[in-house]
Amino acid sequence: MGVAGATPSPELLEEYSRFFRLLSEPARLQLLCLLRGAPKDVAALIEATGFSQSHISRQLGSLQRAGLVQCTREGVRTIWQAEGDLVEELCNLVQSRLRQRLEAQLLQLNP
Amino acid sequence: MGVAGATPSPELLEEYSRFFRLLSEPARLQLLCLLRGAPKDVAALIEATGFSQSHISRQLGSLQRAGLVQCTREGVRTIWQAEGDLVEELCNLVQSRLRQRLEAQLLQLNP
DNA sequence: GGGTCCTATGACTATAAACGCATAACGGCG
DNA sequence: CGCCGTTATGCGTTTATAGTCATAGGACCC
Repeated sequence: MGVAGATPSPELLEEYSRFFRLLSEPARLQLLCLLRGAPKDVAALIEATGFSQSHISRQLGSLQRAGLVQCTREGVRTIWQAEGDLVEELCNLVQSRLRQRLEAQLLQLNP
Repeated sequence: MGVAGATPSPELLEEYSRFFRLLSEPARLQLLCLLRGAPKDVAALIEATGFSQSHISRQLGSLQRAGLVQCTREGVRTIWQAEGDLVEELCNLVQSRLRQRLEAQLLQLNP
């Protein structure tokens, strides 16, 4: 079996958890979903989410440092877009798990 | 293109983020990794992690409610084990992303 | 029943981070 | 240069939760 069951190093665990923490906030996840597909400027994100400008700016900064979004300056505006589809894949995996669990609970109730 | 680019509902975003929040703590991630493969009792988890018994019990409770671990009573002891390999898949995806980013940064430095 | 071991939980503190307000920094334009 | 529109950031408040200690709840054995 080799080292297949080995526990990752504390540093790697830290990296993983830092990444997952980015996705652990509905606000950031919403921003990622909004930027998936069509790029948007900050005004559109404020309009769509209702969050303050400062909050959105901060969250986009975090996501950018993690390489999940990128921005291009367009005049005085900053246009943001999601980079890659890792988050979508992760969400799809989680969604299938959630569905699976709900179906199991449903079967628990039916005769 | 249909609704492929639609933003998930707030409720679904909440569910996603709740799930990712479980993985956003090194302690819980470590427990999951330790329980991946061989089941263990709480004493072994205390020994391996250095956390207090109460903390481990709480975290295992959270993971159990999410269906990520399950337990079987063995006399007075409780034996825990990871359920499914969703977390492993998620970590593998994230790991490949981390590696990819580091390689890109490396190329940035080389001539 | 009492004693002992193992686990779950209430109470508490400490810390991290979400979120907004005010403002600084910066680019464009007259 | 001064003015204005857009984004970044210092600061304060508030909330969530990690982590511990003490203790309650249970299972086993006498």
